[in-house]
Amino acid sequence: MDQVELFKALANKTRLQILTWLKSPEEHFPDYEPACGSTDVGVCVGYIQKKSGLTQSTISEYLSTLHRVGLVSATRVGQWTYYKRNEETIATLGNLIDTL
Amino acid sequence: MDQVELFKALANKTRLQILTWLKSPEEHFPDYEPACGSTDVGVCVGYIQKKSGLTQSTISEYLSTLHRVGLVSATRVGQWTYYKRNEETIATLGNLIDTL
DNA sequence: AAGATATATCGACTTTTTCCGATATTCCAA
DNA sequence: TTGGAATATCGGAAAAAGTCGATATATCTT
Repeated sequence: MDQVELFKALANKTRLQILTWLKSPEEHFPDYEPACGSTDVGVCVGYIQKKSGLTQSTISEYLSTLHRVGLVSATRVGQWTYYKRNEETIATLGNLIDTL
Repeated sequence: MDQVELFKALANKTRLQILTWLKSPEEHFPDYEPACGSTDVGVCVGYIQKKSGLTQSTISEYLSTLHRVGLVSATRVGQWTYYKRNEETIATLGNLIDTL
């Protein structure tokens, strides 16, 4: 786990927001439901994109960034990709801070 | 405390190194001593610069960045500026991660 | 007061990041 | 199997960050 890359991924307002949104999807995504909202695999790109106000390509890239450093997991189901927080990495990040 | 700015400051290899160097100055700065090394105000810019291998201006700016976000404290004594970890902010950062 | 030393700031250039629109890919449904 | 929907990828323009050398500022010494 590259510390610098991890911090870079977190050094962006929108990416940070996505991470907090994913903490309680029911709260942050109005029409979150088991269709594109699914049960527990996460939230699909479109929902996140709409909420962010940025373009589809930008959000897709941001999610890919978060995924690359392991902050979220990605699950493809049909035409949707569900993104979900990876609590394990986030916890590890906490420890990392301590070793800072 | 701006989260994004904090993460930006940490999203750089050299700045991260500086932070860890300052954790145990005696260990990381060979000729650390109460002259420019002082007792407990921190380590002067020159020492950090030499160890980093980057130019004086770059390191001065990096330290200023770390100081701006509160990760280090700066104490001017004579012609030297001593930089020291600000453990308080670093601890707060740990909590911040938890609220992520 | 003048020169030397430590640090800060400025201007420039290069690299990286941010974000976009357009296009490609994948999968579903009719 | 063709069209539509969701996502990914590509290419680019603009902004920000990295990094330097040169210069400015502050302080110490003589």
